[in-house]
Amino acid sequence: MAEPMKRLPKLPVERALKVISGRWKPVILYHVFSGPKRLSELKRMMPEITQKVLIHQLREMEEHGLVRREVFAEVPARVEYTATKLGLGLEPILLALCQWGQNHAEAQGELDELADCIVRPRHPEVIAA
Amino acid sequence: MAEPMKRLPKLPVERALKVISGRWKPVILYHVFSGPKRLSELKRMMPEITQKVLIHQLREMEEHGLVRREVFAEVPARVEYTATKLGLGLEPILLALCQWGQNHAEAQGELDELADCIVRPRHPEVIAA
DNA sequence: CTGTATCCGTGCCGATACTG
DNA sequence: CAGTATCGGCACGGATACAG
Repeated sequence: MAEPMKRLPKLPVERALKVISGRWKPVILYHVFSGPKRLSELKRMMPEITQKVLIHQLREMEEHGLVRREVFAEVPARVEYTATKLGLGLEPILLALCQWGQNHAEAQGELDELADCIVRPRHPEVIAA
Repeated sequence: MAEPMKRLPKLPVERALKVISGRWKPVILYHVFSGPKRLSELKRMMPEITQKVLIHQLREMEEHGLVRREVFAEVPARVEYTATKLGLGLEPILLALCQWGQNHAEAQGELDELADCIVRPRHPEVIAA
């Protein structure tokens, strides 16, 4: 029973934020940007996420046109999630957010040890040119 | 009793998102970007928001270093909220989000009448150059 | 492997009333 | 004018068990 399709906010900024904020969406997007991924792959890439939640986030992103879900008639069946054009348009923005986040962590979180995580550039690089 | 100071996420993207997502934060930022604002001014600019919530959001943004709160010893006392350098660094990003949001609305929300709202450019302008 | 169904804690945020 | 206190709804997301 498909839910009533929650309306997105009218204001563009809020709309965009609504669409990309979800506990795991940025990370999922990050992985999907590098090519089509199977559910099990994504699950393996994010050990901490629950399958239910992973699927739920994927469903929302699909509904919002960020990713495309494709089922291949094989045995056993294979399902791939791919970033759409619209979704790819978020890549530079997410990168910018990432850089700002690092910047912010250095400025604010004094001794805030940054996570040794994937979703950030190797070398900080100068942000404010 | 100051709350335990919730730790921000370790991943830069999530950190950034956490900091800017809040029902009214983008709008507040938008207004504050155009210069220092008093509480009552902000309240007037956003009739829909509750005072309690407005203050709460401002408090968080202050704690996260996005805005600075200044009290002037006058009679009656005056309080101004100003965007910090860190906060100003978000302006281009929010603009990008806004543009992406419009783009998204056109692509997705077919007949989604865009709000006749402040937080978006007058003329769409070409996004994908 | 890919999904669904259920239960439930927690945080956000709105409404309302009150204070210096 | 600027701010606090309290209450309550509701969406989000985590745990777990089950199914095609």
